[in-house]
Amino acid sequence: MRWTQTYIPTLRQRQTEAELISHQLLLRGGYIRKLASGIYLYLPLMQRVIDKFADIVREEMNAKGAIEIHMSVLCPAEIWQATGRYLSVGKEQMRMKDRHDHEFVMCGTHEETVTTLIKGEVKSYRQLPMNLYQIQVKFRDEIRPRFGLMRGREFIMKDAYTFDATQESFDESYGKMVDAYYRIFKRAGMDTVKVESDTGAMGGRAAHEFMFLVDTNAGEEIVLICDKCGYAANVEKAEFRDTVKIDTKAEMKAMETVDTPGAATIEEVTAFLNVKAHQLVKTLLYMADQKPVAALVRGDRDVNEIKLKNTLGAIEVELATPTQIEEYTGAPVGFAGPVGLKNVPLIVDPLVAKLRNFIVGANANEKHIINVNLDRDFKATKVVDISLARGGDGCPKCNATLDAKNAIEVGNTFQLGTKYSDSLGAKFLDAEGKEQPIIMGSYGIGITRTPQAVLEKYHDEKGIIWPQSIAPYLVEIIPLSVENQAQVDTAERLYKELTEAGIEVLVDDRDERPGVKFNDADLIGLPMRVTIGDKSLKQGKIELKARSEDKVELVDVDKVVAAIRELAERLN
RNA sequence: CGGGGUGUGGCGCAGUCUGGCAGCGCGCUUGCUUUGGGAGCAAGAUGUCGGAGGUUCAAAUCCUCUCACCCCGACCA
Repeated sequence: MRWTQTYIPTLRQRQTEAELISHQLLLRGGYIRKLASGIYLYLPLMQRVIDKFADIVREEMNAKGAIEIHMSVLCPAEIWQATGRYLSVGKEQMRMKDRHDHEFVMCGTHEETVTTLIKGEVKSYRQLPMNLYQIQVKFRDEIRPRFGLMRGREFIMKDAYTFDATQESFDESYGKMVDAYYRIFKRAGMDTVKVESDTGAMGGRAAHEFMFLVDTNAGEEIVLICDKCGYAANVEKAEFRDTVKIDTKAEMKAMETVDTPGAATIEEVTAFLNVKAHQLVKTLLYMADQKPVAALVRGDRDVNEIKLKNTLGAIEVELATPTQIEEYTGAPVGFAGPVGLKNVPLIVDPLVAKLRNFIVGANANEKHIINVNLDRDFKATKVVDISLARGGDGCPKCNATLDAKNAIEVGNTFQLGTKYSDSLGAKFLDAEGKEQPIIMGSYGIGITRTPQAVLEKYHDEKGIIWPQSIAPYLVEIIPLSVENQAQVDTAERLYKELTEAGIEVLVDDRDERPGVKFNDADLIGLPMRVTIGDKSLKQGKIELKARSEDKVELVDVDKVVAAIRELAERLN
């Protein structure tokens, strides 16, 4: 391709809207443009990157026996009502009516559609297992789109769905996808970690996320990892072993209400009463689907709202407002406590249950109660883990310590069980002639997000440094002056030769000064650069340079194809 | 939805407080010179100052309403 015949609008200046380096580079390099919040246009270079990555995904999916299809973006609302997700997914789903006033949803995922597709047609265990996938546009009306393609509202996703007759067969199907995922991300130049995750609105038995660990703030997720045994989980899901020394056998002392003037927060109360944070118990009032519930965690820990939501089986859980807190506790924020709290279920963390003689709010302004004990002074509605894990906590599986790391989620896999086949009636007859619901799995990869995530690692101060596998072109040819016929002829000749040899080339044939071309070349980040200038051309040579290296190799004009192949081999 | 911020030529911004010819840098066009890491000189083009309404002799500037975008939080199949 010739630069003057394609569209690569590079920008010199930093774009204020972009915070992440990867987002900045895509904008400046002329890869993407924003049309509206969270909605991006893919320019020619980006389109090629997407195609490259999508092809890797296709190859690996096909290698595992998955079959590519293409489903519709719109879906009749009834199907989503049938699975209950019409309600549980909520505002994130774009909804609309057609001219007949029929309601439709824009799919953010296709479990409903694909299940409807196969139900009634896949009727025998002999037709299973099956794996259908597509690479298609998704739309999710994210509450806050940000970071360019990392969290867009419209994006491209590869979504695959497996159908199995037995749990053993499902485990095998799931394993194949996990294996494919590791291979896909590896080929795109990233090492990923598979972590346990919450199933969220997807429902089902278990789920994993494929995380690309980053040092920057680009990580929207935090994962907890044990280097010793390999335990890895999303922070929402992570279990942990508490390492604070607690005297669980201490004798229960008499409960006593004390004045704590001006001390409402954990810091203030610990300072005022001269105690450690883990001797306090936080009582946080939540509204779970509009009903109040109190969550009790130890003073040094935070509530994991996902765990809380799951234990309650609620669709939405949010902290109560100060007004609601006063209404239910009779005290301002900071003085809620379990003792004497009426008409509010108490969800108690096991770490609280272990404590003796702890301190809680007294449900009265500027008062706390000390020497409180569970069961003697109040009853728990439920004792269940609702604490948020953090770096430094003990690993739940071994005696080592968990590390907290920033990560970008690039893929996920869900063990759906029979949630969708049950609700939509996707059943088959097993070998005994018995009707069974199909066991399903769902597997996503962010096709537009992943290449941007790759850039968080593959760049330097001058621009992008693509891994060869997903670079828009392998080589950029720069004739330094388009006024110089010998240079232009050589560029044309190499363009032809390389193209014929199956090497993808971009020729910067613009009438620009060398500095502009070099800087743009560094910015758009093709893996190799061929410079054609008078100095070396007089000796019948061109200059070959890898974007990732400083050194320049002089290559005979007749031997460029071989030299590029060799360099490609070495860089891989 | 709550909190904070920004909308001025293609891009980046000043001007707004204190109303008075709409500016700067980059880019763009033309010409000449230049040409191995974002050239120089000269001449030029480009704006409903996000939108609507109001105040005023006069509004980018003041007032009211509204829209969009960005950041923090809630959300994230």
